[in-house]
Amino acid sequence: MARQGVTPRSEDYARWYTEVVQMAELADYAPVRGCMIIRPYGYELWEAVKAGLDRRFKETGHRNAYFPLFIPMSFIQKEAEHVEGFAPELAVVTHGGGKELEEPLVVRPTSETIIGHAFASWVQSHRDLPLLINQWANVVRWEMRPRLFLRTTEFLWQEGHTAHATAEEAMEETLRILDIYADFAERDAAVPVIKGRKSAQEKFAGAADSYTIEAMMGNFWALQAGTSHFLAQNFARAFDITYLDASNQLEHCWTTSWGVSSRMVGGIVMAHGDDGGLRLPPVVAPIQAVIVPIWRSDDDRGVVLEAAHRVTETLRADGVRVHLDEREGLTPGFKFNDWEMRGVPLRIEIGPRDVAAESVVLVRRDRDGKEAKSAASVTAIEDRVRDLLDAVQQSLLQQAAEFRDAHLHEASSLDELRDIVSTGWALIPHCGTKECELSVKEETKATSRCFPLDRNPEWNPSGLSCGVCERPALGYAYFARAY
RNA sequence: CGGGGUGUAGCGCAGUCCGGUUAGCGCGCCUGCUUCGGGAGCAGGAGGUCGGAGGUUCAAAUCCUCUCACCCCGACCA
Repeated sequence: MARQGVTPRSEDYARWYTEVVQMAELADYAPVRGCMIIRPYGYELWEAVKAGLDRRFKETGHRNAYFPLFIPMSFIQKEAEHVEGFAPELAVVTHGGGKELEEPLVVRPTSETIIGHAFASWVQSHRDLPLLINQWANVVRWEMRPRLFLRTTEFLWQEGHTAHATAEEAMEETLRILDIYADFAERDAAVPVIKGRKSAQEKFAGAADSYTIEAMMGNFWALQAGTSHFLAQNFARAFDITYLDASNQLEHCWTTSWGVSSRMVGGIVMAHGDDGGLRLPPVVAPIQAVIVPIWRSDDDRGVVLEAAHRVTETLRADGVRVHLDEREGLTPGFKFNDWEMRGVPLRIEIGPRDVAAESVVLVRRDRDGKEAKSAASVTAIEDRVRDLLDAVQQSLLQQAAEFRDAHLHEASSLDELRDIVSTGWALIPHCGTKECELSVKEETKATSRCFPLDRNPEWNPSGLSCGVCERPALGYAYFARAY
């Protein structure tokens, strides 16, 4: 028999990823290179990411707004480092309404510039600060090597943009958002992350400092899952975002920007998936529990379906995202495999024996074999399901954290680093210079992911030198292969 | 943009070297019957401008030229 299902993850990780994304109906390739069609199941996963983040933003005083897709070319050029960083990946509109435009329009790669322009007119007084804005939008960055969700030419994201009176407040905001990202990743997506500061080489074009949450994927590669930037006064100067302080002095604002993209969906897939396909954390899973009815005879069929509908309604009323698989002509075995491939956290089997016993069989996706199965009475089924969903959520986080921790190692030389990054991340004292980092990449394919905050209580500690080039170290940095 | 590869039914492929009936196979799809607690069986059926354009030839999926798209590996990035 021909192999069914996806290529096992252990056999070919890259192939497994593209197959599982398509077979689980998260996304399809689009007719335009680098672009993707996000299908309902994938979009529902993105909507869960959105909901988790949006709630947290609003709880901390941010408000949503929407800024234009098109940005005047001259705006992009106002901040020197920004334009240098983004120029190679801009999509530019030169014609509109059948005529060549006076000034080309850039399809936004990010919105610091156009939002800076708006902020300049909105902020006059220290009483207007802080200004806390977020937008949910699509952006375009011309990509040479796309991968579904992880790197596409057009992608979905949120971008927060804030303006503050002082550097201290802006830095607090930058780190507050980093905490929000980490909290979302761990509690909702069950993806453990390392919070850290980006090197000069890896930071956002135009930022004074960039911070990141880095997650480990199943092939040990790192995924930058969210970034928060301290922009200092770089964009405030470029766009004249100024305010009068309490002593009537005209000052430039201090701004921040921060984003999480649809890449997070790819991160969830890669952090949790196994040989059989997806494994989704219940908090973000579009379908938390699927009910598979089983029958032999037509008599059984009616009775079983009736019971299945009752359980469906009970769970739905309790707020569980439950789906009853009533498809005809497919065996239960096929359905089991199908829903496992799609990552549904909990399966509920209901057959004639269960109906007779007023019970159901519950199977959790995060375990294998007999360990995964349990029986439960239909009375108070909702409590049992809730408990199990909580357990799966915790277990996926724990499995991911244990996997990651087992693959973090310390290095003190380039040779050790090279050895480690084939199966993990290497923590090494690092000078943080572009020159040194590029040489590491040249020799090992690994890049600096971040200077983890919890391993660097102080910067430029005395007596610590770079493990690669011997220059004074900025601190300890993780190096890894990265998406 | 450099290197490698692939375009034949919804998906996966054979056929291409060496041109020759009506272009096959598996899965999926449709209909019917039997099935159903871990990827069902039998029977019947639908579905193709062989990526596109030129050319060679009595004859092209097959040979030649050009072109387009996608995938994998490298240099940039959420």
